[in-house]
Amino acid sequence: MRRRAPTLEDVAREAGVSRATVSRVVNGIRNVDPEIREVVRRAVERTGYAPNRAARSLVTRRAETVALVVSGAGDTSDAGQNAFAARVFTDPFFGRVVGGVVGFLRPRSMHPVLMFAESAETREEVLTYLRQGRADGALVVSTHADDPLPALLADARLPAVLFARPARPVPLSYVDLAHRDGARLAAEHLLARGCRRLATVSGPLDVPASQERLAGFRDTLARHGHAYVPFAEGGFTLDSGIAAMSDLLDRHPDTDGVFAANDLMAQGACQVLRERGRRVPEDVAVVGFDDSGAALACRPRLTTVRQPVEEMAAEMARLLDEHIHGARTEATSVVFEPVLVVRESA
Amino acid sequence: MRRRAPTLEDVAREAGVSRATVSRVVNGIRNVDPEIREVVRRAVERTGYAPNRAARSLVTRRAETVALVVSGAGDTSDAGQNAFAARVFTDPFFGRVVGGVVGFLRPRSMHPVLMFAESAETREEVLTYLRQGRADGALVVSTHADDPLPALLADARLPAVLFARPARPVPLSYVDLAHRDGARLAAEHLLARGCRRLATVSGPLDVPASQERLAGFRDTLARHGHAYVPFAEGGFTLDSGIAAMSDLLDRHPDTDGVFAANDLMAQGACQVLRERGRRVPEDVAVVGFDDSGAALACRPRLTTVRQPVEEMAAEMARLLDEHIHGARTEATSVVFEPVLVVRESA
DNA sequence: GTGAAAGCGCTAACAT
DNA sequence: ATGTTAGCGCTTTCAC
Repeated sequence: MRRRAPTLEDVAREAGVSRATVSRVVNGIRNVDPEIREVVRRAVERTGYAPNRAARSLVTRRAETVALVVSGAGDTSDAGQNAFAARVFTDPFFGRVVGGVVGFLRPRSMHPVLMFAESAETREEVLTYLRQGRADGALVVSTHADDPLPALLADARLPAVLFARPARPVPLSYVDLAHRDGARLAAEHLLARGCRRLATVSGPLDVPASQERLAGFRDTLARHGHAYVPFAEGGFTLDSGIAAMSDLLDRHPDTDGVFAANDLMAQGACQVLRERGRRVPEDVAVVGFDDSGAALACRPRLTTVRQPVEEMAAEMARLLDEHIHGARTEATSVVFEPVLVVRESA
Repeated sequence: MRRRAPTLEDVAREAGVSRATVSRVVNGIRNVDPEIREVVRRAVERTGYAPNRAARSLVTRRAETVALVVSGAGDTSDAGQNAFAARVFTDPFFGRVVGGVVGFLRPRSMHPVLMFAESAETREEVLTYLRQGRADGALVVSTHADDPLPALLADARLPAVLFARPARPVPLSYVDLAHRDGARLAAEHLLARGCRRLATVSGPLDVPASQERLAGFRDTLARHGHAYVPFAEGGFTLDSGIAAMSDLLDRHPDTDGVFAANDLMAQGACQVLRERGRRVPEDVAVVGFDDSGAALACRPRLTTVRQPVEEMAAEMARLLDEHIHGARTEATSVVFEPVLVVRESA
């Protein structure tokens, strides 16, 4: 059996001072005689003292924890929930989000609690979790446009920051990417390498990011005289990329350049093109979006629009931190600039 | 400004009963008059009461939270840490672990705290976190054989369960796979389809799982008269699979069947084979291991040894739960059986 | 600069 | 069956 963990009281006795003094030392508050501080330090060392967080949280009203919520729409069954979790974490995009968030949190010795919210029930769980004070705020990554969670969070006045602008306006801070600029980069690159019959595989069109990427691609081409740009809607998954590219190729067999709204779909597109006897990039050039792991796993390696996901995620965490500590009260947005990464596919 | 959250006291006043009674209702303890229970329920509803978890934890001495630790060896810099996090979450394997863990935890309204431990400092953080009672136990997934964390956890008598048997014996429970059986399945399948010049890309050989897979493959082939099996050591990454397969092909250009110790490396192997003019599976058959997302992303789709990672992860969580609640005191191990999934690559 | 003491909101033992 | 009460371990006035 593990014996009772040492408390402030124990350390105080050991050091021959009061609880209050030990507390001051532990929390690095000035007004403490350097000599006494040392004595206390040693006592802490000897006893192996670690402050009980529940007790501290009870008085400070702070958990020093944030929730990292991956949120969808709809009202999925439990089995669906597990599938959701698995699928989400299979997408290299989320790995980068986690990396960025952890990068910011760790130096502050905070750690994210992972939550999935795909049903009314699980959304309620997230709200309750925050209301119970188990986490001080939420970082939300939505996978669907009609995700109700952001609005719920805002209504409950719970601190939260979103990854990407929500489809419907909500008074919450968010970080985002200049998607139009990214799409423009892709278009210009394809034009510059001589492609003339361009097409695009878009993301789900109810998501603002997908709309922006599509609009940006079309606008740029329009400015170069391409009035009509064939496109097929995908769902940001490998399979949907395969389906969309097949469709596109059926309708426009002479396509010589493709812009896919993410790398996973670009990878799917490359597979279809090869199966249909096209060489990439010689016959058809392909540009992806994100610069995720898929861009490197793909053969040929993808030329893609890099989204600085880690930085964006870190910024999201920073904003939440400000909201939690009252350093920021108004909702704000931080928009990052994309960069074109040229590899072999275009 | 958000106003003070309602407390038990508030609900009690509202319902005209004592705090204790409200507490009983909230915690679903029997001895409560059904009538009163209803009154209290309504009061809870009206006030929007949510029990303060810090206060509860303080008295129950339980956080109802577990740490999900991804743990490596060595003593990496901060930058290295971030890269570590990103790489880990890019591996489809970990997505499945998270899915399985969350699947078990969620119905019990527990949520995992994500932690990375790749340096002495971060390992200490994990220990402190648990000692502070912020989490009741740890689920640890090691990426290296010489990971010191399991031993530290065991020494501190902190509840923990491992994914996979540790390289050096440690008195902690773990879940694992019958790796030898899996490798046997792969070998038999390759032999059955007529391959005669077999080779294998192993995982890092300091990891027990890699050793077992290699040994199982060799043993089975030996039993069929293949005294010598060329192999190259990989690191479970796509790149390492590419390097290993290139090496193998240089040394044994006539290879007609390959067993890779995970899907990512099998995917890399397929890429190399195609680039070197071999058709898969006609010229060279390839069998992977894991049945992760990579198996489906690969062209041709991989025939692979399925590891029931989600179930294993759920079992890991279940074991930890038992340890935490004292339902189990001795370390135990649960070993799962692999299954061959036949697709196009072999 | 240091200590005494009052809670933070909850559970659980005990009393009724 | 319900209420009273004593803490859980910590931070934080407020005296000294």
